[in-house]
Amino acid sequence: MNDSSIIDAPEAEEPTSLYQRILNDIRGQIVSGAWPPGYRIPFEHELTVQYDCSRMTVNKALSQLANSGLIERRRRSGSFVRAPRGQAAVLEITDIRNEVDALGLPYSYTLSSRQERRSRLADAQLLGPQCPKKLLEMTCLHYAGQLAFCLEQRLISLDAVPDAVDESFQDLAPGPWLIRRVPWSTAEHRIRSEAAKPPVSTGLNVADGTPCLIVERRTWSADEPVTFARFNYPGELHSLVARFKPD
Amino acid sequence: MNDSSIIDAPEAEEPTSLYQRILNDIRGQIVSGAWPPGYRIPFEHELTVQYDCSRMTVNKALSQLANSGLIERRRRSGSFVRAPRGQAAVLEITDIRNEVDALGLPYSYTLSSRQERRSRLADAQLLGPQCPKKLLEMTCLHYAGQLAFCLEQRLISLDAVPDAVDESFQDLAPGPWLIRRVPWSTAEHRIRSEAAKPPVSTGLNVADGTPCLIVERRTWSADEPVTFARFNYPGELHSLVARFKPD
DNA sequence: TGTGTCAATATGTATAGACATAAGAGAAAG
DNA sequence: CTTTCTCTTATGTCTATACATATTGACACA
Repeated sequence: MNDSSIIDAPEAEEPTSLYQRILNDIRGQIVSGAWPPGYRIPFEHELTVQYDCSRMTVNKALSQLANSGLIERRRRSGSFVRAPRGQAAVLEITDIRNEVDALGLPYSYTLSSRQERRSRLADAQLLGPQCPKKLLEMTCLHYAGQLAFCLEQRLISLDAVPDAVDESFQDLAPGPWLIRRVPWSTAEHRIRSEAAKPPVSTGLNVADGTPCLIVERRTWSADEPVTFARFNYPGELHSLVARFKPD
Repeated sequence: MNDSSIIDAPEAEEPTSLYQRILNDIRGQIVSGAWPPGYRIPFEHELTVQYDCSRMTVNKALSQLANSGLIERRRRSGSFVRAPRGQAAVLEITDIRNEVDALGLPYSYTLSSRQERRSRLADAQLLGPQCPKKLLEMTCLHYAGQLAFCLEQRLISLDAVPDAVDESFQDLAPGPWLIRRVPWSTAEHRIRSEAAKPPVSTGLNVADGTPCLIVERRTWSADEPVTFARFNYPGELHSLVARFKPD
C-alpha cells in the first residue's frame, strides 16, 4: 500500500517571452529566498529600464504574480513579497473509474439503494441552509476487480436536478452522470478518517472499526445546492495526492 | 464531531473593471452550461465590437481564462471551452498551531525524540531518489488542551538545511521553523487513513487500531529534497477542507 | 491524386501614450 | 499640535498600433 516510489522532484522550464522571463526571474528571487517576505520589488519603472521594455510588459508579469498571491501591490508604495503564504496545494479530483483504472484493475459499479423522498432536518446539516425540498438518496458501490473499492452515499437535489428522477443509475454512477449534465460553480471537500460502522462496514464487507478515508463533497451551482456525496474508502489502499504548484 | 454547521454557499462579487466584467461574463456562460465544452467563444474581434473596447482589453480577459484552464486558445481557429476539467480543489495547509487555535483550544508542543544520523535505504523511499546523506529525525507532539492532537514524524535534510543541527526544537516545532528559514518551491501531500500502531498509538495515547488521518508532506527547494513530514491525526476530530475556486 | 506554396486569419506579444485612483509626504490652516 | 489640503508618485486600466507566429484553406503544379 505504501507505494511511495512515485516521488520525483519537479523541473523548471525555459521562458519563451519577455514577460514570462521577467515573471520567472522575480519568482525565482522569491522562492529562492533572496527576496524575503516584505521585500520591496523594484518599481515597474526600474524594471522597464532593467529589461529595456515598456511598462505594460512589466505590468503583465507583476499582475500575474499579484493575483497568484506571491506578491502584494500597493499604490504609491510599490510591490512587496507576501508573507509566507498559507501553503496551498491543489487536489485533483477525478472520477472513481479513473482511480481504479490507474491501479490497473477492472472497474465495476453497482447501485445498492435508491430512494426519492422529501428532505429531512438531517439533510440540511449536509446540504446547507438552502436545503432543497425533494431529494434523491442513493448508495453505490465501486469495485476494483473483486475488491470493494469505495462506498458512495449520495444525495441529489431534485429541485436543482429534476431530470434525475428519470435516471435509474443502475449502470452509470451519479458522479459522471451529474458532471456532464449539471454545471457546477463551487465545490467543497472535507476529508477525514473514520472507523467503519454499519451500514458502511457491511456494504464494503470489512470488519467494524476498519479505518476508512472519508471524502465528503458538496457542490453548488449558482448558490443553489446540487449534490452531496460521501465516499468511503476502506483500509489503506487509497490515498489522495495534492501538489503545490506555484502560479 | 460532525460539525457540519459551517456550510455556506459562496457569493458572487461585482466586477470593477471592463476586462474583469468580460472575464466574469464569459466564465458565467461556461459554468452555467450555456457554453458547453467545445463551444467556440466569440473571436477577440467580435468581443471588441460587443464591449466597444480595444483588443488588448479582451485579450487580457481571455488570457486569464486560458491560463486558468477554463478555455483553450488555438491560433487561427479561435478560443474554445475546455472539456469538463478534472475538478481541482485547493487545499489550504496551515500550521498546526493555527488549526488548534481555530478550535478555540490552547496549543502546546513537545519534542519527543531528536536524532541526527546518516540516511538509510528506507529514507530514500520517503525523500526520493536524490536522498541526502545526513538527516535529522524527530518525533513531536502537538496538543490541543490536554488532548494529543497530532503526532508529527519529521525528517529534515541536513544537506539542504545544515543550520538545523544548531536548533533544539524543544520549544519551536519544525514546521514553523522551516517555513521562515527555508524557501520552498514545491510540496506534495499524500492523504490517507490508517489504523494506529505503536509507536504512533502509544505516542498519541490511543488504542491500537484507532483510525488516523495521515498527511504526508514532501518539500523540495530547487529540486533538492528539504523535508518529509508525516502528521498523524487520531480519531475523527480533525478534517481537512478543500475548496474549489474558479480561477 | 497527392503535394507544395501562398495568402488569409486569429492569436501572442510588445509599444508608447493616456487618464484614473490610492496613498503617502509635506505644506497650510485651524 | 492636529486637521486639512495639495502635490507627487506608483499602480490600475485602457487604447491604437505593430509585428510575429501558427494554422487553415485554396490554388497551382507535378
